[in-house]
Amino acid sequence: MDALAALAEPTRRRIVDVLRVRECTVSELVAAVGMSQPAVSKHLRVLREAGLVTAQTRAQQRVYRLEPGPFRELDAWLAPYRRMWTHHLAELERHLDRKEES
Amino acid sequence: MDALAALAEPTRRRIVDVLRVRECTVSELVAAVGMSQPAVSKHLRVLREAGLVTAQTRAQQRVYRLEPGPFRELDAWLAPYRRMWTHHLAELERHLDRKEES
DNA sequence: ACGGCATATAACCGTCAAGGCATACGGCCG
DNA sequence: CGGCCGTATGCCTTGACGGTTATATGCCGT
Repeated sequence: MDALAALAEPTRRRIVDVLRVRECTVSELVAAVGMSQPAVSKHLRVLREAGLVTAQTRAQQRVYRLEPGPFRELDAWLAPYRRMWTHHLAELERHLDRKEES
Repeated sequence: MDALAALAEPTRRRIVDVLRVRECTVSELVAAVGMSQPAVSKHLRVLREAGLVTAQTRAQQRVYRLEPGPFRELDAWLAPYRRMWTHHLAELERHLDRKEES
C-alpha cells in the first residue's frame, strides 16, 4: 500500500498527526486515537510498510516516529498541481490590474 | 469520500495526472487509462463528489477539468510536515558548519 | 526461570469499493 | 421522429479493509 493510500484512512491520519508533534509509544497512540490496541497495531503496520513511520524498540515498548521520505514524495507529486492555483492567482491579479487601469 | 481517499486509487491518480495537462472528455480518458467506459465514469463520479474535478457539458460530450480547491487543502494539510525535512536540512547544515569550524 | 507487561499476529465477520456487463438517459442528425 | 453517439447508472461478484476478541511473542523484574 503506498503512502497516499495509507494516509487515506482517517485513523491513520490521526496517528501521523499525533506523531508529527512528538514520537510516541503504542499505548500512547492507543490512548490518543481511542481504539483497541490491535487495531492501532495494524494501522501502525500499514504505516510502517508504507515507510511513513519507523519503530525503535525500547524495553518492552516500541517508540514510533515519522519518516520524512514519503511525505517528501507526496509533496513532490503535489508540486506540479500547485501551478494550478498560483497560475490562477496570477490571472486574477492581472484581471484586477486591468480593472484599476480603466 | 474526501480528496485524499479519492486520490488513493491509482486509476484516479492516473486520471488527474492526465487532466493536469489539459481538460479531457470521457472518451479521451477512457483511451488514456485503458479501462471500460463505465469504470472511468464511476471514477469520475468519485472525483466529482470529492470536488477534485468538474464537468462541463458540450454537445453529447462532457469535458472534465481539475478544480484547485481540494489540492490546496491537501497542500495545506501537508504543510506542517514540510518542517520535518526542512528542519532536518537545517540540522545537517549546522552540523556541517560545525565540522568546518573544527 | 516465571509471571507480567507491551506489542504483534491470527482468526473471523461485516462492510464496502472496484470492475464487468447490461441498460437507461439525453442530445444531435438524418 | 427515430436512431445513434457519448455518458451515466444498476446490478452482481469478488476481493480487500477495518474492527473485535483471543492468542502468541518478547522483554523485563523478581
